[in-house]
Amino acid sequence: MGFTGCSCENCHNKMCSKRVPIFSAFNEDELSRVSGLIIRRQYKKGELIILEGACPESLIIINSGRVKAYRNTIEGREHILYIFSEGDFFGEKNLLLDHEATYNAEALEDTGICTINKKAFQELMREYPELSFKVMEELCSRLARLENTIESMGTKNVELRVNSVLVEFSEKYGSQHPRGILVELPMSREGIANYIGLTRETVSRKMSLLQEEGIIEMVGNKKVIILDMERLSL
Amino acid sequence: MGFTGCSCENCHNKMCSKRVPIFSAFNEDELSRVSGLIIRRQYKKGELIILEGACPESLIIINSGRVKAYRNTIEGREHILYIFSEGDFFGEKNLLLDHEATYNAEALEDTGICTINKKAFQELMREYPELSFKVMEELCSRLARLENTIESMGTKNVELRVNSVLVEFSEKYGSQHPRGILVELPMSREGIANYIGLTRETVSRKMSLLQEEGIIEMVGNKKVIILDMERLSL
DNA sequence: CGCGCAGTTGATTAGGTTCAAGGGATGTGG
DNA sequence: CCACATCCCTTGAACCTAATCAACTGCGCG
Repeated sequence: MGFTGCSCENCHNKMCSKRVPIFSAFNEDELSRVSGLIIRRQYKKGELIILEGACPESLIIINSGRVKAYRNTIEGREHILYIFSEGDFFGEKNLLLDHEATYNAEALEDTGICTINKKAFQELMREYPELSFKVMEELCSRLARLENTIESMGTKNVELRVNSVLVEFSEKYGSQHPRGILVELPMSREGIANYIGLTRETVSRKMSLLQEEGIIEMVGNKKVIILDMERLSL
Repeated sequence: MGFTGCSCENCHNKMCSKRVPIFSAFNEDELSRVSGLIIRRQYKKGELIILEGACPESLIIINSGRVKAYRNTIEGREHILYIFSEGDFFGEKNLLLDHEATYNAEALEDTGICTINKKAFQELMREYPELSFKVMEELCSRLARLENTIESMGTKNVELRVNSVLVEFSEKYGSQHPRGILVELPMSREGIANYIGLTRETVSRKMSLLQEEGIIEMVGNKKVIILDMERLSL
């Protein structure tokens, strides 16, 4: 089911908290305590974890798998805001205030999550300021990413947007390859289009162009080799 | 100089921290302590407070005035990310990690700020978890706003973008008026255009259209009366 | 009162969307 | 292991709309 290591419940929980950056400063004892607060849940590919407008009572941390956070626009398209993967958390809007969820969260593949009741998590943050700091760091880095996204969406230059999304994916899903960096695309052309606010046709065309220019090479539909990172991130 | 109340240094500082939402849970004694950590500074309209790429050592809180946070795009345009006003803070990227500032901050009018050394602020957050919580709340609400912005920028419908920016301004800078809501626009057409990723001409045209349709009425160049909020936020 | 800058308006152009059709990849069943 | 079906991706052509370029207007300031 995507889990590594031994199979006892206890271990699972510990591993969950151990893999999570926000708990990285915790020692074994503290982690055990956290484990006690966690409820685990399993979702199948395509299942909805949070529905926009709901008021979940818990912070959700991804144990394994990948989740897309998106909204449906008035035009009926789906706009993807985040792709979360192992170790990421979401539902932060509800952490302190009782806000409604501002996006849908759907499992992109079979996904295991840990939930922590928000009151309990607040208590933890009160006790361990380092935990608050980690959460803040993550929030700030999300802000930074959204700021970048907004800048590139404000940009008229569409090529630039496609390029930057490829660079972004290469940082998150890339691995070394003799001819460059092999990137496992986390979504389809349509997904990418919805992520950067274009249509799938345009994404397709721009990527074909990049291939013609020898900057990337497509490997099937789900992979891309970035041959010339220089020119891509320029 | 834009300050209200008595003129002794002490009072000023207290007022500064009192007006600031993140310190709203502090009592008089705690506020005095905060005041001791604050260094005040004054900027003239048009002056740069933070330069993108700099590493300011402090959190900056606005005491009076307004500040625009923006980046220069590759195309040479200026993209506005935030308009901060009294009580807002910025420089949060540097609060925990030593990140560079990701945007320029420029005073839109004569502006008074308070700066708190980041180490000292961290110490405060460690001692008063409530302070961390307030900061997190603010970060989350910024995330929410950016998510909205991204959604509306992903939208092809340009009218919608102009409409939502007017609604946003009405919430922040609007006041009652016999015929609707009077909004003091915080920036020029060009500013608005740079805020929502359009050109000034397009903003102009769309606003003229809205006026023709009887949804808004322009009062000079810096004010707008929203006559029909229904149709605007639809 | 007149100057200058911001805003408006018009004509043209460019580029992405849309609609439509063809091509590959992936996966299933025989 | 191959054939087939489906889904996604790609490519082409026409259209539409915002950007651009350019001229004009008028508000706001000295």
